[in-house]
Amino acid sequence: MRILLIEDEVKTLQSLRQGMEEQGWNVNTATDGHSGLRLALNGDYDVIISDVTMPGLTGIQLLKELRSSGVSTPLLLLTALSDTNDKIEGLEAGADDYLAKPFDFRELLARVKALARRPVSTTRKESVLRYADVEMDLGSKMVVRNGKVILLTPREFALLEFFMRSPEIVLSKSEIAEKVWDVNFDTGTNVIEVYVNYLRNKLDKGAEKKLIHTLFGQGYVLRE
Amino acid sequence: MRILLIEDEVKTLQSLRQGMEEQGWNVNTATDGHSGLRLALNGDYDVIISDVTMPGLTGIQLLKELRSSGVSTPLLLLTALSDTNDKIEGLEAGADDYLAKPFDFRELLARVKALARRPVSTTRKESVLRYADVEMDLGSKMVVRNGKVILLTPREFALLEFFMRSPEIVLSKSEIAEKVWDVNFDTGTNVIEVYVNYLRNKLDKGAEKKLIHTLFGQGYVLRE
DNA sequence: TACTTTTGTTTCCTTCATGTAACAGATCTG
DNA sequence: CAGATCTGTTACATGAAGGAAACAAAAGTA
Repeated sequence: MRILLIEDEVKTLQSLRQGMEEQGWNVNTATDGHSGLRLALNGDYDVIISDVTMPGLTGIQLLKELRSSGVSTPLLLLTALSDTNDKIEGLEAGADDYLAKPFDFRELLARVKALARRPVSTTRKESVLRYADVEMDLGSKMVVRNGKVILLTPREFALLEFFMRSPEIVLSKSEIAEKVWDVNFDTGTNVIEVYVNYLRNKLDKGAEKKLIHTLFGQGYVLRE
Repeated sequence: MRILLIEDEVKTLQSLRQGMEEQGWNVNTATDGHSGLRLALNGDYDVIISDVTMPGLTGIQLLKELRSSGVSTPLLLLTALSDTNDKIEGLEAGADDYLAKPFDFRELLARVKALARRPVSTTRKESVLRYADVEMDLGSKMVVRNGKVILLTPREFALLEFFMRSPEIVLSKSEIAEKVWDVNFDTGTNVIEVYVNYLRNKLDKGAEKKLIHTLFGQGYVLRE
């Protein structure tokens, strides 16, 4: 579990960090809003815990910044008991949860766990590519053409994905080599031809319309 | 907005009802757990607000009953300030929020609004996961398939939980390592294979339909 | 402490994906 | 058309990935 903890009061910060590390969690910290925001934007956290009142950038501003940057990591706000207005504002800004100080540490743990438990499907963006009568589900790795399920190996899948993301565009072999094989194309191999062949066998064989076409000397296209 | 308010102390009940009706909300009430549960099961509410300590059926028991009946209406628990244990138990049983008495009425309004606003997927902090003929109770750590109780070790349970939260999505080993083992996948181990094997022995062995499938080179899926 | 359960490693074996090579066939150029 | 180049197809070696079992270590319990 990766946690980002943003809290300006160093003593509190340290004790929270320690407690969470004893849980085996991986904790990053920041002591002001700006550096917290920077970490939150770059890091890949399961949960962000942030104080509301901080110098520079409040927890609520930070939250708004994050959401408008498209980061949807669950965020738990820590507020001083008296700040009812803060709580209200925080919830309305889209905080996932908050906790009033002083709080019981076990309670913090329980809430963080609850936030982290949210399903992958809601955090992962919907991912189905479609072209012609081909459907490609990036989550379940399923490819369906004409009602039939087609099983692809990882490499075949990556190759088809590249085609599906650029349909009707001619893809040169060096582009394919770079995107799918992650290498600079060296002429000493014919892997691409071989894998295009594999794909054709699984995707186009027996179909009335071929989808993968060769452009001699130029590359391949996915096109009806 | 349709609200169900369950609270045994009549004075509190009346003042809360009045305040919410002034907001233009439609409020139903119950003064004990059993009648509250009956209303909750039948009515179609946006938010349920329930006291924890009540004669007959406590708020937490009510919550568990509701969730195991498949009702996922957001529920806000009202607890006495001191009952930290209640809070934790409540959250783990799938409460969506709680508020310690005495509270500021404006805060209650804000929280109720926040709950009503949440997308369905995030309010379902359900304590029972279901997929195919498998039922997984996160509270009692019980797994039932096809009427048979399956006992899992903590690690096996965590692994299955991860699968159950993302059914029909291919989970790579690095994702599994991160969520279930909380480590960055180092290739020097095959714990994941081993535990998948354990799970299969307990879950799929002797079942006519296997649920855990291997996608060679890609990961595992929970799928019928 | 001794015992049990849970967890993780090691080892061996099997299966499958990958890339190479060889060759056949297609396409282009002059 | 002829030669050169590019592409398609197949077979195969290799090694990576996965499965199963036994073993060792760690944690929990009486």
